[in-house]
Amino acid sequence: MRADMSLEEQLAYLKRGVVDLIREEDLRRKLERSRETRRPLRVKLGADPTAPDLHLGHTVVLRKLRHFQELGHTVIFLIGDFTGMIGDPTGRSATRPPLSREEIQANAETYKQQVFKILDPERTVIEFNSRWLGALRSEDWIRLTAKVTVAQILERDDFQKRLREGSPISLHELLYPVAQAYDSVVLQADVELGGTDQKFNLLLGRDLQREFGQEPQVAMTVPLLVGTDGVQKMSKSYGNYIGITEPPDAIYGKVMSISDELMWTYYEVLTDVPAEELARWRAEAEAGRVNPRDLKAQLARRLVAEFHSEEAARRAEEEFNRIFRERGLPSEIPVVHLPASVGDHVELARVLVHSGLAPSMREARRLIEQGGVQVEGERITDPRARILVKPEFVLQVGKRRFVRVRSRETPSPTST
RNA sequence: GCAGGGGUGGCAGAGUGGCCAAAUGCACCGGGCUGUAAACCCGGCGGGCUCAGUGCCCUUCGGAGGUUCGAAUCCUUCCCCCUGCACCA
Repeated sequence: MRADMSLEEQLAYLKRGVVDLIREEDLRRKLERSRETRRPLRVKLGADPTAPDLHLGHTVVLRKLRHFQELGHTVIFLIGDFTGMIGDPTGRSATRPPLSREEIQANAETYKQQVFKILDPERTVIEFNSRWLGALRSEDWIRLTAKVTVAQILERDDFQKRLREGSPISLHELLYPVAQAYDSVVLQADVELGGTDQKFNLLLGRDLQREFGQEPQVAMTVPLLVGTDGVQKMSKSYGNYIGITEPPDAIYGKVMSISDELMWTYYEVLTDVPAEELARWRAEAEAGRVNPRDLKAQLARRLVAEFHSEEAARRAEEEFNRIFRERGLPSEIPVVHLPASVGDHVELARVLVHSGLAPSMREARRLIEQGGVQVEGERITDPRARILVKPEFVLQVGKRRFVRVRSRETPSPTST
């Protein structure tokens, strides 16, 4: 816990890696008052109920929340089960069917499990906005929406853009920011966090709180993490994400595949390595005294350790080095059995399809032709090659996909 | 309701009678270079069969019919999407 920090130290600590802080003065005042009255601040984060699979991108904001907790404040983790029906307007979103109570419960459980890898459960309150939003009657909605003007809503970049290019905007989408802002009113939030894409919504929360005679919340945004592709924001739908529940090997490998440039960003927002330290490393790397690869390996190790364990991180590193540095075989290779009907020779392409290494014969032949296939470490390039059926042999496709093939007649000695 | 625009491969987006399994870009897959970096370069990217310097067949361009030797492209019809207009009683 860092309650011993001075006010300014606290402020600096909270500001690290933050993009927008509106307004810093407000935050200072709130921190000050909180200290005097010994009342923790209520720090809100809204979460989409439909995607409870957290990736590193989500952890950026979660880590910031933890910083607040370390200073003794309370986090309100709000599951937007009502607003989820609307979906934060992005243009391609449509109204989603409401989730059933069971689904919401299940998702909430998943959230807890994942979120508490970072957050302190003792200082976290979980809420669902259907509790109050679902209870609003039509009249209530009218009264609520009367407090916000169309001009205010249309300020939002996304709406501006769509208006300009003549894309559709559904009426209900306009309600999303209002509903989110109202959450802050109900929860009496002192601070609301979000990605930079949330800036507008967070600011509307301030306006609405004022309308309701409350002190406006502090809006704090953190950068959207760039995905492993180094271009787009990390997102499951772009397939450029690193999930925090992924196996150690996967996390380690994906981190190793990011560009050196991106590595610095990751260090900054995903670790607590001090800024000065980072600057030093960077200088060393640029001067050629340190291999960036080694720094990346350290980052990979840290991240695996955070979501799994030190031990898992160590093993992931060993495995990674074994396969890619020493060009060896992974320690565990999935086993596939050949049907008993095969003769003493089989078409290689067929084995690839059978073992799931290729989706179709055409694709399998393509892979072979392009030199992507190895049998027992030997590259085969004849697309119609037939191979001798040994009791057991290892197939490799590309750099990282392995399968151990066994023929039926010789059951695995280790199988039970 | 009226007027106009549109529905094409994972996405974006060409194509408007045969050369279209369908340009191009992105994504993705294999190879090269490496640090499994990134960037870059090369190849590929519906499926089955065949055989290799080839080729055959099947299923694809919102749905269903039709015209034609031949359709993503023309006609009919249906479905869906988008934009604009609507009022001064």
